[in-house]
This record gives sequence, structure tokens and C-alpha cells, in this order.
Amino acid sequence: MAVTIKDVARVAGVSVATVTRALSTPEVVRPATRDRVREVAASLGYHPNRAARGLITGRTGNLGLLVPDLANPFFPGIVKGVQARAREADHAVFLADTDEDPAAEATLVRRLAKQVDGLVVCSPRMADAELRRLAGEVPMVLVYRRIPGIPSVTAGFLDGMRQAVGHLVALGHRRIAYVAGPKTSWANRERLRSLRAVVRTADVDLVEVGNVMPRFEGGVSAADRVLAASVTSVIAYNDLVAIGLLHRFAARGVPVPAGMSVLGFDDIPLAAMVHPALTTVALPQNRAGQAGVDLLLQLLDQPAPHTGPRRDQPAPHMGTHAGTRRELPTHLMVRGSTTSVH
Amino acid sequence: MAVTIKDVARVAGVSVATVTRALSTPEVVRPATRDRVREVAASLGYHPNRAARGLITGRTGNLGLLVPDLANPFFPGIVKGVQARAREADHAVFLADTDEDPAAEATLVRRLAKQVDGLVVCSPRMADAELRRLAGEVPMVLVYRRIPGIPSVTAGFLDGMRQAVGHLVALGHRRIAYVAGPKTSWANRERLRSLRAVVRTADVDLVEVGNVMPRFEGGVSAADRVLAASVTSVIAYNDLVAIGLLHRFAARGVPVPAGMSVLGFDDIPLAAMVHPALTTVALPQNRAGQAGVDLLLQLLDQPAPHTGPRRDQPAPHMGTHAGTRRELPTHLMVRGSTTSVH
DNA sequence: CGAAAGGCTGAAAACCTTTACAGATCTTGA
DNA sequence: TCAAGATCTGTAAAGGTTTTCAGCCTTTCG
Repeated sequence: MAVTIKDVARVAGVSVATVTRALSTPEVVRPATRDRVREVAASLGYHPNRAARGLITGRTGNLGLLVPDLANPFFPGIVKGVQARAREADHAVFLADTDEDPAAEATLVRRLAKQVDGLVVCSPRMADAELRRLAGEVPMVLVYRRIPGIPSVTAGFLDGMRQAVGHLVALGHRRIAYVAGPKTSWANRERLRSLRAVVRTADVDLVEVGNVMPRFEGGVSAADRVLAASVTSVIAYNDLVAIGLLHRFAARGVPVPAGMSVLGFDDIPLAAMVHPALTTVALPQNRAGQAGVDLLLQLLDQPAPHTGPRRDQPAPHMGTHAGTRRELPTHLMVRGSTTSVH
Repeated sequence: MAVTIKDVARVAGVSVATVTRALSTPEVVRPATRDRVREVAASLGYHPNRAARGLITGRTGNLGLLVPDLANPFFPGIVKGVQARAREADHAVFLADTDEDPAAEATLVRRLAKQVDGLVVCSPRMADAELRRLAGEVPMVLVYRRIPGIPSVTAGFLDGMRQAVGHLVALGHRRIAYVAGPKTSWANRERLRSLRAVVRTADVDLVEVGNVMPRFEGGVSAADRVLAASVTSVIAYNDLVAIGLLHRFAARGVPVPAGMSVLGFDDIPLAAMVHPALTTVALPQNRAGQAGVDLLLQLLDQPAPHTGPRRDQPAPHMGTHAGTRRELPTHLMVRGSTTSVH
């Protein structure tokens, strides 16, 4: 049915070994033969069967990508970044959406592990220990989560927070609310930690408003508590929450930004589309995805672990090497949802 | 390194043939042996190498999914639907984002074709003829595009338009603008065709406002022309365009819905988050993805084409069979962006 | 008790590719 | 012209699985 290497060999009048060499190590075969083989291959539309190749080389040429929820507009950007870089490196990518289910994450990692060279795992919800175990089973890089020993790509939350708070302070705000995301979320913990650190060095009061789901509804549900906190500005866990706040503020007749400055996090495309457009801390999405793939490919190119790696010393892909951690810059996008006090 | 069928065979004291049978055709092996083998397999954490299996069975257990632009919020829903159904059927899915590039579509289809059993191709931008050719090379189902001879999943645009226009007419609107999407888009052509058909039977004037990109900016750029058309309501090609309109109307001081009713298409999650929330024709996303996978799997289960299929009769997967076309229902989501005239 | 029938199991081929090794051809220098 | 070396090419094994075929053992019936 499909054209195989044998067909090419037969038509070109050479052995299959020569065909594979002409295609993958052209320099070792005589130019005349090489060109003939390549011509035949092209005319027959031959492409090596990657599964068969993977069987022998141990490399599938495929990558896996796990995201918690594709419906969260933060993730498509990352996925696109991963795709773009993977395609450049001639790799295809398996995508799995875990529906925010930590248990599904482990299952899917294992399910995919056999078919890929490595995985990019995005904002995983599962526990550190479990993740570490999985990282021992299959090469893996983390995006938007940091665990010592596993290569990771994150963004400068602390710096982002510094810019955000700096912006509000410059506008005269002295009481700021923070609407926190899920307690179990690493990103939320990091943002909160950064925020507290920043606040400590500035002359502002911070009011923390309970944990909400990182979605529109979470913002809606937190809005009234924010209003009750008598603050002049609010930083939301992410843009979706911020937009939920906006929605509820509008319904309550609180003008934004005149009556309340709202600041988001992520800079999802949506942030620029709402009215007023959202001031937000932009986190790289595309670039984070790309960086994830870069790290992963780099990891895979490292000398392979000794067959039967010792238990007592981490396998090379555990990420003990340099350049294994990457922190991308963040920047503040000032739009219409923040303004000066009075 | 990884545990293979040989390991299981050795430990269980049987041949590899028995192992594979115990796992994939349990009824043919003696219960005692079967149980022992399965136990050993489980304890060793054995999972068949799918690449190797695919080599011999011709089935990879993988599906491919092509989308034009994951950043368009319409598509993540479809992707999630595909994922969900694929996972139920124990298939993994390759995702490729074509970045709205028709040329990339063909390349990616061919690139993926070797590694999957079939493809779900979503809202493809390429020409019918090209798509037909590709469908001859690899089992394929179309989602949100209909081409005779290729299995497809679409939604009832005509019915959706009937509901949309009916809603506006009931509210007293007599002049309606339509902001069209890209001329090359099949969805746009269908929507326009449906709209014209509906308008013909109702007592309303239709003003068509030029073709715009199917994004937020497209709506922004069309808004002024809509205002100049002295209509009381506008139907946008999709929600993103509608939201762009909303944005520009707000900037121009035109109150929505009091001064202008705005109606979208798709019902992306965002539609409910903007202010005012968008009245829109809801197209199934998740269900469309699921239906696409259903159709594809059904296609694959059909008797395989005779080895060396005749040129003069379509291969089975060309979709000459019944049940090969599926049209899902649409419904109008009435929210805050439409109201009665005066 | 013997033979046929049926149920289970194992050996080996097949899927498509890459690669180690050995063989063949060509070039070069004497 | 011959030998040695370099260059190129072919054979065969390997990778993990499924499947065909044949053979073994057990059962059943005469």
C-alpha cells in the first residue's frame, strides 16, 4: 500500500541499506548513486515510516505536550509555541488536555511516554513527588512550574509583581486587594509570595481575598468581597478572574478605572478585547512553549544514560546539568483598567 | 530498558505468542495461563509498544487533528471534544495548528498521515480539489466544512440563522447589517447563503458590510461602516467580530443594546464574559469534535480496501457509505446585546 | 483401548527501518 | 601490473509486536 524503502531500492537498483544511507547519511554514498536514489525516493513520494525507524533508533521524533485546560486562553499560546518549535525540529506533537485532573496527568504521561522522546508538561497540578517520579521515567520539562531537579521554564513573577505594584503605587494607590487563585496552584503560591515580598518594601496595605477558581466565575464571585475591603485597586490571580471582577463591578455600578483600578496577570488575548481593556502583567506564552521544546531537545541530545541507570545517581535527564532552568522576562501592559486615585 | 513482551514471556514461563494472546485475545488461552501471564504483565508494568504493534497491524492507535488557529477560541472546544472521545477509544491525538495557512495544511496532513490511522480536519482553508486529493491518501473527516464524498460534521447554519433573524424581527428590527468574514471561508459562504435565504422570506432589509478578518480587529474595523448603514441591528460573522464591534461602539458612544443590537455566531466562552454579554448562535464545539472522532473511527472499522484498490472506484474511506455526514443542531443564546427597537 | 477431534501453545515469519560487518570495487603508489 | 588502502555497497541482524501454521496434549466417542 504505502511506498516503503524496498520499493525505492528496487526502482533505484540498489539495496535498502544504500537507500537509507543516501537519505540519512548522504556523505558516505557515491554522489551519482545518492542523487539517483534521492530522485527515485522523491518521485515515489517515499517518506520513512517513523514507527519502524523509532523501533531501532529509539527516537520517535515525537513530543508530548500536557496542558491542564485548553479552554483557558492562557494555554493555546503555549501550545502554539511548542508546535512552532517542534515543527522546526521536524517533530510532531501529541497533545493531551488533562481537564485539570491531577490523576489524569499521571495516566496521560505514562500513556504517552512510550510514543514520544520526551514531554513538555505545562502547569501540572500534581504533587512535586509524583512529578519527580514521572520525570525519572521519561525525559520531561516543566513549563510554568519549578521543581528542583527537573528542567523548567518559568517567568519572572517577582519582577512582574514589582512592576504591577510599582504602577499602582505611582498612581497613588495605597490599599491593594489580591484575589488569590487555587491554593493548590504553584503559580498562585509564587504570585502571592512575590506580591508579599514586594509589598513589604513598599508603603502599601495588602488585602488578600480568598481563593477562587482561576476562571471568570471566580472573579465574579470575589468582586463583592473586594468592594467590601475598601481598596482603590485590585490585582487578580489572572486575567480571567480580573475580567470576572470587571463584569461584576459593571453590574454593581462601580466604574472602572475611575472607582476601582483592576490589574490582571497573563495577558491573554482577551485582555485587550474587554472594555475597559485590561492592564495586566504579560507572561510569555509562545516563547515559553518554544523554550520548553528547546530545553527538551537539548536534554535529549545529552549522552544517553548508561543502560540500566543506577538507582542511586540521577539519570542524565533528571536535569542536573547546566542551562536546565530558564526564567523568561515579564512586562506590564498598561491599558485602560487602571488609573490614578481621584 | 523498557519492559518488553519477551520479559513477560520469560518470567511467566511461556512464549511471547502466548503473552500477546493472553492480552489481546484472552478467550483463546487457558484461564490458568491467561491469569498468570496477565499478573506477570501487570507486576512488571508491561505495556505493548504501540509503534511495534502498528508496524504489523497497520493501526497506530493515533489520530491526527488539524486546526487553523488554536488562538481562535472557537477551536479549543473542538479539540477538547476530539481528545475526550479519542481517549475513550484509547487513541492518542497529534495536534497541528496550521496558522491559517492553506499550504501548511497539505504539508501537515502528509506529514501526519504516516503516523495516524486517520485525521480530523477542522475548518480547512484549502481548496476542495486539494482536500479531495488528500482524502484519497489518508482516511479523513472534515469538521465545519462539507465536501461531497468526504465524511463531515457541520452544524445547522440555516436553522441558526432562522433563529437569529427571527429573534431580531420579533424585537422589531427591520434593517439588519451582516458583517461578513473572509471570502475564502466556507463557513462565511454558508452563513451568508443561509442569511440571504432567511431574509428572502422575511420582511427585512439586509445590508452586507464588506469582508473582514474573523477576529476582534475585523469587528473594530467594520463598526463605523455598520453605523453608517443606519441599521438597528447587526449580525457578525462570528463572536470575535461581534466583540470587536462592541468595542468600537463603546468607543463611539453608541449604547448596546439600546442604540444597536449585536448578534454573534459560535458562542465562544468569551461571549458570556463581555459586557453586555453577547447574544449569539451557539455552534456545538465539544460535540462536533466528538462526532468527528466517531465518524472517523467508524470509517476505520469499515472493511479494509482491497490490497491495491482500483483507481476507478473510490476506496471505502472516500466516504461513499451511509452515515457519513452529520449535521448538528444549533441554538440561539439570548443574552444582553440584543433588545427591542425603541 | 484406539483414533479422531478439539483446545492450547510454540516456532517462525512478517511489518519497515537502521546499522554493524563484511565484501566488492576503485584508486593510488610502487 | 600488483598490492594496499580507501571508498562504496550489500547482507543480515536487530528492534517489539502480531499472526499463521504446525504440533502437542487432552478429551471424547466408537
